[in-house]
Amino acid sequence: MKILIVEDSERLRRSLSKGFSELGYAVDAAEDGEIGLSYAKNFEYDIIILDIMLPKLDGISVLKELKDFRIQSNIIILSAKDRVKDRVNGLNFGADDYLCKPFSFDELHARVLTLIRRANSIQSNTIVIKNISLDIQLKQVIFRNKLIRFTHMEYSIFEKLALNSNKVISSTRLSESISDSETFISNNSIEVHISSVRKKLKHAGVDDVIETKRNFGYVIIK
Amino acid sequence: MKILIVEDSERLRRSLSKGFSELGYAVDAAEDGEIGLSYAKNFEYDIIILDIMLPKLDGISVLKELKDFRIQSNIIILSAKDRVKDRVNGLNFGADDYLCKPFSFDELHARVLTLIRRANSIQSNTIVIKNISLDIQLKQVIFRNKLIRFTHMEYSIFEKLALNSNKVISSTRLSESISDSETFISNNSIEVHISSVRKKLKHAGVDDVIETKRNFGYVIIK
DNA sequence: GCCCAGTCTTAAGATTGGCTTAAGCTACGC
DNA sequence: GCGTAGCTTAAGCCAATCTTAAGACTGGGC
Repeated sequence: MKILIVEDSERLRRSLSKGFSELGYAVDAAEDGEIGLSYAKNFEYDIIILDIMLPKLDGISVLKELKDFRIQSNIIILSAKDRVKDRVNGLNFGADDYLCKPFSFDELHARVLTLIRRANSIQSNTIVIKNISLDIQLKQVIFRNKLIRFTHMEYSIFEKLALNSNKVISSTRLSESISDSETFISNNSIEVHISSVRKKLKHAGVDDVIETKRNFGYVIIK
Repeated sequence: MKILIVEDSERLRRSLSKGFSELGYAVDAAEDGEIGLSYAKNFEYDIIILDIMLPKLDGISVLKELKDFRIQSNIIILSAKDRVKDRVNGLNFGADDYLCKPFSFDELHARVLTLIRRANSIQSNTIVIKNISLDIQLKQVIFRNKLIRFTHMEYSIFEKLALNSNKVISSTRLSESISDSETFISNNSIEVHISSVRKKLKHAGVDDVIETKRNFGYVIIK
């Protein structure tokens, strides 16, 4: 699950990055509108958190461009408390949610989760695939009442495939979706993680969950 | 399903080629207008993605020639954002769709799918032939709620025949439509794949889907 | 600072699966 | 019946993928 934070206040940017990283999200952060826009265009984010007041290119302009570009990501607008106009603007231009500063991290996280649920058409924070249940909030995978201890990367890979069941995801897309844009993850590395996920699933008692589509990628058939 | 990409930027050309290949399309790519034109004239593409700004022979000229030549392929024009004139020109000269750079891959893919649906006169991404349903987006074949596991070549052959039901397709055309122009696939090889497709269909419970027209090719009678 | 545990990456060798080839078989059309 | 086109099976090849293990890295605890 990948988030882009576009926010000029270094303090806030850092604290949001840290917060979401610790929760297990892959996070990129940009300090102005231009950089933010180029990130958004070149990578795929589940959520974009976009401040309105930004140097170089303001939030509303970024939002417009993103919409022209038909970006898939859900967008949450941040703005100073009293600027009602921003709110109206933001939502008019296609933002998916809106939050006034100051806000609590938990509040933001709750909204992020809501949007993620909506984007993936799921009702609760838990999805079930082949009797394996996966909690996208707790980032936990449970099978037959037993927790499967995935590492962070293993979990992220499994989550991506689970949320996109029946769709083949290439190693490249997998690695992009689980890492920030600074980090390069080799195909080989993905293979090793996949191998490890399979081993843990098998050990827990489920086999043949993740299928390999030679030359294309991996898929979980629901 | 076969796509020709005519685009001079190596970066974009590569990334589009890779993207569509990973989705299971047969892809050819050309770096200038002349090469693009000669590919387009010598092979049969479902979709041609054509940049406007090209060395040697610009996109609009290529487009005109293709139309003079009465190419069947659907053509998507790519152009820099502000050049409204291009758009008008492109559509006037018979392009089927138009996309401004920069664009997201998903957006392009969506348009490709739309054109493919239109070209084959189908309403959704799923077509049904003799109770077998075929999803051209997911590249999956389902019969009686069960997924039939075709390899990539098997799927491509079946898809080609299904989209051209009641039309006899020769082995040669089959092999051309499932491979890029670098790759040669022998008749014998096609026969083996056909055999395998039939076997899998039979195993799933449908018989006599693909008929052989001796000396001419194969056909699925709807 | 240093160690330890847990995690991630790299690399090498083993394995697999898909594609092609080839050979023998079938059956169609004359 | 004969000849040829097409079918089927099996073997072999090769690249993609898997597995394992070793080494690098990281963060926490002392």
